Amino acid sequence: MAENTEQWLEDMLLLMEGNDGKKTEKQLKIIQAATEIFSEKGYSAASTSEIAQRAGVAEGTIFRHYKTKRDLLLSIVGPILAKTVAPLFMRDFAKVLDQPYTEIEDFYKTVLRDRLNFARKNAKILRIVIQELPFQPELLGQVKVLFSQYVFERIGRLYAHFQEQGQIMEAPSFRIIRFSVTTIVGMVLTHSILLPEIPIDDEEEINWTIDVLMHGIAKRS
Amino acid sequence: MAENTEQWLEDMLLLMEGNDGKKTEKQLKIIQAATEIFSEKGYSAASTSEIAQRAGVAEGTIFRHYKTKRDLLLSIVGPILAKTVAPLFMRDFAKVLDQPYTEIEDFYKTVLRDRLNFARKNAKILRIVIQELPFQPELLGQVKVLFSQYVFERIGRLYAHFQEQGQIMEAPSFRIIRFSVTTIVGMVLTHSILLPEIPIDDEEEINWTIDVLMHGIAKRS
Amino acid sequence: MAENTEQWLEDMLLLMEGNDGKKTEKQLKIIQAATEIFSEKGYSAASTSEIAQRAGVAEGTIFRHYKTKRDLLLSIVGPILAKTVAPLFMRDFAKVLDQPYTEIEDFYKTVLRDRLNFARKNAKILRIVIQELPFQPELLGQVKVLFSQYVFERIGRLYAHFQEQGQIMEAPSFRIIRFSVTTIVGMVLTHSILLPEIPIDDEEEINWTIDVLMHGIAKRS
Amino acid sequence: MAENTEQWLEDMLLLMEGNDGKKTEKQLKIIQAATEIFSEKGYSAASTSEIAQRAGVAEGTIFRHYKTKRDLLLSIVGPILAKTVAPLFMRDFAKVLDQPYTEIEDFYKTVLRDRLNFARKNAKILRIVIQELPFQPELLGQVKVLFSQYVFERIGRLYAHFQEQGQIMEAPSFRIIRFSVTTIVGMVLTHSILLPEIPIDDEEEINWTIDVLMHGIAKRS
DNA sequence: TATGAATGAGTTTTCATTCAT
DNA sequence: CATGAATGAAAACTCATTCAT
Repeated sequence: MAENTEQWLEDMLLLMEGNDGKKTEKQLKIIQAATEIFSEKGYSAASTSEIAQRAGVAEGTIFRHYKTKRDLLLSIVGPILAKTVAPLFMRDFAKVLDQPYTEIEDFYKTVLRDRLNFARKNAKILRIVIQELPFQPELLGQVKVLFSQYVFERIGRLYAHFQEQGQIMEAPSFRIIRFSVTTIVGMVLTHSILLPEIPIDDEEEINWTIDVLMHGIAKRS
Repeated sequence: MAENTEQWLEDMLLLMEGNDGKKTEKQLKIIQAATEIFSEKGYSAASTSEIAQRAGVAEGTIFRHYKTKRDLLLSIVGPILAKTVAPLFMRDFAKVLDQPYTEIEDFYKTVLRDRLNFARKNAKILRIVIQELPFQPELLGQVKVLFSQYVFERIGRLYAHFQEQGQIMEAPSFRIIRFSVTTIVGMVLTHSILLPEIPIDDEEEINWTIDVLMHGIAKRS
Repeated sequence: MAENTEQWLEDMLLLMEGNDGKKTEKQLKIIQAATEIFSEKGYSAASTSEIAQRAGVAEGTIFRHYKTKRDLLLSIVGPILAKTVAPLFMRDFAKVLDQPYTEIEDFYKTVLRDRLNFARKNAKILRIVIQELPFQPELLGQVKVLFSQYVFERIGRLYAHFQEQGQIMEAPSFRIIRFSVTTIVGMVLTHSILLPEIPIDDEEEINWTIDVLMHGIAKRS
Repeated sequence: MAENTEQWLEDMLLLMEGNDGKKTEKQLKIIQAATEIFSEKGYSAASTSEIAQRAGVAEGTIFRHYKTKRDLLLSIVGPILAKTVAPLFMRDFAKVLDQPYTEIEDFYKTVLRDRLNFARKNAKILRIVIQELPFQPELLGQVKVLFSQYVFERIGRLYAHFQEQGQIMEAPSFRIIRFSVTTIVGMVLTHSILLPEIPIDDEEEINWTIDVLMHGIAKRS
């Protein structure tokens, strides 16, 4: 199954990232300008001419590289989707299952730290994703499949494992997953997109968040 | 201060809801059609001609009632903002401060139940709000003020109260608020907008969520 | 011929002024508002809704009194055309022909004084006429006929008379008329519409203008 | 001061004419069509779609070259304003001050001839200018400044010069200027815009007009 | 490959006019 | 008579996309 997953990951990366390596300088400028403008005004309200202007290229140049405006959006949004989900399929992830309870905390702290940095580094693109996902049914479909099929399943097994060990409370795994994801996503979005200007001590905040999360779902004595 | 707050609430309701009662039949149809289409394709991608068509009125009729397309958006989104925040200013809210710890749980369950129903009833408008808020700086500003000035302050005082009583853990109130809001908002959005199709037993889910939330932030023995 | 002219004048007045007496208060307000707005922004750029607003009546009310926006224009512009030309047909005018040279000057001073006051009193309407005449072929036609047939002919006979008497220079009457009209119209427009803010001593200015005009076209010794 | 004036002229020409040389074929067609239609029905009543149609281009093409309909108007009207006033700043003009009285007549005949030809060649644009000037406050402001500051001052000095020499009558220079300008403008407009269909012998008409003008304002013996 | 002028369908908005109340 | 909501045709303007250079 590992191979299977890796294969899928490979495919996904290839498909979603597109020809990631062969980007000319102009293409990069276009992507950069489009990312900025899409995140500032939203996909629909952004005009290709403004993008061309900010990128310093002719309007026609955009359409030489991206057949349509929508293609341009996908070429920005696609890779991020892959990169967002990819870590969950890393081999290391699998190993966690065999670790004692305390290491779970460390693992989640690592994940949270990693996702927080990732979200900050890609704040603009994330905004685009959040804004446009609801209106791009295909993408949305992919994402839903991705999550329900892989993320949920994986985390589900993780929690089942710990429930068996009596380390976390008994509850339908869906609830626990929802709560955990909500907590982590809520923390990441708050400090990357909603209120990035609030200064925090990352380590402290991460530790506290995971600590509270773990206490919440801990086995009740 | 209660009067003061009530006054503010009154003002807000009057200002944001507009003349809510004097809506003609055509106006209602327009609002309804616009709400649907805005939530389906986003504000920018929605065309007034499509709205007119679905509302069964002439395009000119829209502009007789709403000077611009943006006015139409605001007349949909404005009232919801008021209604979203209003409950937090209800008199009952104040009383909670005097209650013993256990009643806090009940209160929060009530809030969560209420907000969940509200979100489900207004799912389409909520989607519009979430999508458009980032691109409507004025609205965003209002909302930020609203939250930082009223919501945060209120909840902050609430938690300070319980921290003094030794019922919840010591921590900067911002963190506790973030965690609580994240938990409640996450639960509401999950079951109203993200995955409304998943069937849940509301009472059970609410109870569980608040229970876990409370355990997470409880005073550590 | 006098009767003939008087008849024509009568007709013209009736036709152009419309039912001048039966104006309701609302009609007056409409005319007033329309006059202001037409003269401020031009006929085409003025909107009936703005007129209704400034007149303090409902939009529909305008169209109850004037079938179309154009009718409204004509009901403003028509009367002025009549009043502009009418004086030229007054009986007094005829008498001038029999007067000695010096009285001609007095007569022209009277005309100039009268037209100047008239233009000042009706500056707004005059502006409308000047602006719209070129685009209203029918009106323009009427006016051209009016002038070529009556004004020119009358003044032509006047000058012929004085040329015979050797009081003014020999020249095609068209030239003399053009020069005289140009001088008088130029003076009137300058001080009523173009530069009304410049303060002048009317009598002095009128005397000087006619004096110079007469010297210019006087019989060369 | 000559340099100063020349400088100003240079600036004015550059500013008002815009990049006159770099006009594509389509731009020329657009300008041509717009000029015709503006002069036929007035700026406000002219529609961009009709202009596009007559120019044989797509409507969008107009807006690629001129950001707004108003820009199109200004790009037609601006240059003419410059060209109308420019001649008055020519070096030759200055020399006239040193010439004997008779040459003044020649000079004015030259000016009148030149302006008459210019007006005929640009009759359509002139019509537009006359019609729209009152509704374009900025343009109107520029023109007023232009005239009061440059034209009036120049001609004023000219007449002061001849008054000192005892060649023309004593009178406030404003009056003499008003009369002269009125005479020349009246003659030009009559034969270029008002009644262009009337055939005249230009030289004869010009000579006669200047002759009469000069006699009118000559020193009274 | 890059350009940018040209396109035309589509957008938001205006407006003279009608008509039920 | 007066109103003002409703209309729909037309207005100014935008924009993704194409294509000759």
